[in-house]
Amino acid sequence: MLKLFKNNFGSKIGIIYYSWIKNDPDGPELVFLSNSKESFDKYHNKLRKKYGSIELPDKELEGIKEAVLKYLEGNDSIPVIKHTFLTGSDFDKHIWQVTSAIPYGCVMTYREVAQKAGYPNAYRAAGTALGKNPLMLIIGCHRVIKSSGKAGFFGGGEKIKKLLLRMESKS
DNA sequence: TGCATGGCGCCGG
DNA sequence: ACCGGCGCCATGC
Repeated sequence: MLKLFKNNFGSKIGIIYYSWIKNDPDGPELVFLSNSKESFDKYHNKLRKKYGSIELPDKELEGIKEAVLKYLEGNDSIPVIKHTFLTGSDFDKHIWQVTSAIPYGCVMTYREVAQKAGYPNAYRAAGTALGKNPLMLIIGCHRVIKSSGKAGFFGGGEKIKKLLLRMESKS
């Protein structure tokens, strides 16, 4: 049995749904965040399978709403928020880590991300791994684009990806 | 355990 | 600008 907490709040890119875990004595850690209710449900169903069952009562994680809303105002990256990965292979985590290191306002291609993670030919798999990114905005997969210069897919919607890139490039 | 399938890509024709 | 083949890793059966 895994015990998490969940909550949500409105933003200009839709309702943001998130969950977190209270990992004493290390303190609270963010587990999932997305503007898609569908991905939220999918993810927690996966956890349900993996852990047998989960508890998911409503409870706010202090500071997260402010951090995300401030980011969406522009001019500022989201401060590092403590998080933990309850899903994902080692490969996935490598890709997520490289992606989370892309600075505000910068972009990398899927190929570059794969390269930097140590898998120079796994650009296709890198895309798949980013598709499973549990922490939208915090792991900036919107900053990963195709070599052709096109935005590529985005779990939160391709329009949102473009909006975020535009917003970041203006500061 | 092993094989088939699929996914937010890349390149060449 | 579009398409098919390729390639890699993870997942499911």
